[in-house]
Amino acid sequence: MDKSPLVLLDLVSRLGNLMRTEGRRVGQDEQLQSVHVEALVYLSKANRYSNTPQALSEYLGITKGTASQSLLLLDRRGLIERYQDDLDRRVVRLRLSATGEQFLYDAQPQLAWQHATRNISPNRIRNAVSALRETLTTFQLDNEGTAFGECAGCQHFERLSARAYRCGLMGDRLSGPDTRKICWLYEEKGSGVGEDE
Amino acid sequence: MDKSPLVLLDLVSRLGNLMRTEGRRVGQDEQLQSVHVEALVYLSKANRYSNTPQALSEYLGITKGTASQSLLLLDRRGLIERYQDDLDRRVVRLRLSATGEQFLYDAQPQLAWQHATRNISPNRIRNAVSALRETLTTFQLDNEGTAFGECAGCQHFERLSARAYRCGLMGDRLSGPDTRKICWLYEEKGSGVGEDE
DNA sequence: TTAGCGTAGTATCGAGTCGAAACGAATATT
DNA sequence: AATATTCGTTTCGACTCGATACTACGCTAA
Repeated sequence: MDKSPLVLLDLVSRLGNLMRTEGRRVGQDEQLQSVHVEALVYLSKANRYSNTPQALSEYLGITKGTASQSLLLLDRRGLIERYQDDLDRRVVRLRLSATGEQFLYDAQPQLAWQHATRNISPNRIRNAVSALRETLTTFQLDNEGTAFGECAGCQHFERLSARAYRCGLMGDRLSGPDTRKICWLYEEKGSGVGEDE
Repeated sequence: MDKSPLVLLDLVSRLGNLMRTEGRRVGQDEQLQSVHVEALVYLSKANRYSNTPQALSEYLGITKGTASQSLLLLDRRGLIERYQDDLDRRVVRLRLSATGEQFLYDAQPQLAWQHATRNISPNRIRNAVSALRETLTTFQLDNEGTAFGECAGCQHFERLSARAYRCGLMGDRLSGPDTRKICWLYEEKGSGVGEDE
């Protein structure tokens, strides 16, 4: 009976709470709540398939109704823009506005965290990342949650040539930067878990 | 420029959100929100110096006003008991009621997490714990937050004999189990960071 | 074509969170 | 004794959140 997993849970939970507090602090100039800041951060990292209310709500673990409310607020404040999808007119697409980009640039929501990890060697961080990533994947498999991930580990990812990529699921070409964004169609390659270089 | 710290942030943040969602799920039979569940878990682990609204609010990263509200609700539901401190009559002490204990026993808020970590070797978990603990400590030092910890690493901790312990700050004797609870008077031994046995 | 079903997003409701600020009571400090 | 500080509560308004109902669109198949 090893208690370490519970200690890890406690740490993740506490750090999560602190990050949320930090998010509140960061957003208070603009009268934003932490969820709003998290939403903006997500949108800054989501690829073209994943910039929808649906994907956002699954990423943040809130219901689509709540997500809709938050997006309404962010729209009113001019931090995001909403536009309809051409192919499926039910789908709403989201993007950061210039103001939204500027906000993230000024507020630097991740600064405090980067500071807090300054004394930890890159190697230890990579190990922790690997363990937590595996935990996340397992948790999501257990709960039928959406996976989210970058092209690098995705089974739909195809390399056409040195600099040309393609998503086998959607059939689109992808640029280099595209492949490093977050995608909610992500599916882990093979069934093995957590190989980090 | 290593991006690992940001990836780690993202993982912690997502896992934190998932744990909050899990907390909501666990509490919905009793009509509890995730914060309430977290509060109960905290109280089940807090030592005699740390079972106050103040300590709870700092632990959860919420204001004392909010904590007061949540505690009111938990009291109404009969999950906790509140009583006055003998020495300082401003201080309110908190304890789980029998119902509260039973709730935690039945609901097992940590079960999903334990499941999610089942494939990760104890060693990798301990490494992750060590890295995250250090991050937490640094973060708290940066933000003048309260540290929280167990006697084992605390500079006030004194061992009187094989089985008798003492808190040098408060001057009290401590039982064995006492020394393994969470204390908000915790102060890291020395100034070095993150020695894990 | 039309009917039926599923999906994306929105609207509304009520309970509750959350920070901010004001407040009261007990304790510390001077 | 007067003043300051600390612990906790109360109140306020904006917002979250899940649940539910609803609209609009797309898919499928008779």
